Amino acid sequence: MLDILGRTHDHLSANDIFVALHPSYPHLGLTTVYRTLDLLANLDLVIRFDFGDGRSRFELAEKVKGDRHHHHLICTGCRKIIDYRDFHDKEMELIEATQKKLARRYRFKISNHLMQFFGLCEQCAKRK
Amino acid sequence: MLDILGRTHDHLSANDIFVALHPSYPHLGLTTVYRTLDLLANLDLVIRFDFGDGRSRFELAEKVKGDRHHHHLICTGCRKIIDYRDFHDKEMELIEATQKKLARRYRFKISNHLMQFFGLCEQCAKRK
DNA sequence: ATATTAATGATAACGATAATCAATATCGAT
DNA sequence: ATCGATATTGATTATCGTTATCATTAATAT
Repeated sequence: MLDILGRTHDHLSANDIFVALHPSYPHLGLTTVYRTLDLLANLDLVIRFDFGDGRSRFELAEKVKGDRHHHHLICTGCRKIIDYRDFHDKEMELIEATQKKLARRYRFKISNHLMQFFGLCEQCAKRK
Repeated sequence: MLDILGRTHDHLSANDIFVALHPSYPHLGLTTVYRTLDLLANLDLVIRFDFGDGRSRFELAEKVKGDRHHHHLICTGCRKIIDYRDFHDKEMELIEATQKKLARRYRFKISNHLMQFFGLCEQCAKRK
């Protein structure tokens, strides 16, 4: 499972992973896929995302993948997702400052953040 | 519906709204609530949020409510949600710059962004 | 007033995820 | 290795939010 998530740049759903695994593991059940994803997500080895299409999507954690931090740009027309890695420095600066202050002010132990931009890609904007 | 969303600071689900409306509109169906929320969301009068608990939550749009821009701090233990309005200036600066550059670079027509922090509130952190 | 169209809501369908539970595998102690 | 206890697996079923269907009702135009 980690292997599959490591090889792709897509944002796979539980079922996608089940399908991808099926040829090599034909007796693996969907239940176990869900269970294992839960487990891996709790261990912070994979990240669960919600892009608003009613199913969870999974990515290998950046540290595991050796990847740079990124966020998502989502086309609400065709559901295409772009990972962007730009503006990293200023962003990280702000996020960390915000995180620290929010943690103090609201006594939260913050483990995670999410930043997404929604809009229409070129083709979808035209089509509208 | 707009009235109900305008009066509360909570983040109501479709069913919450249905229940809130029921005393005054006993023959209003849940289907119509969903339909109307869809409509209002498309008109940008209400915003649909996903806090990761498997149902959509709705807020009256800030312009409609006359509210300041805010983001959400979510306790993954008890699902409590805190609206925070801090760090507005630096954040808006970054978000707008990012938005502009992303729009240009990826030819996106960006309409929206989402920023959330996840963590554990004081009580849930203790309980863990 | 009547015909056409749109809005409503009850019901059923759908789809993602979670719960159940029997079967199987793993592990620890002897 | 053997036996018993415990944990893992996956088939099946249940759950729950949301959407589709469709007959009924309301609104609108002629």
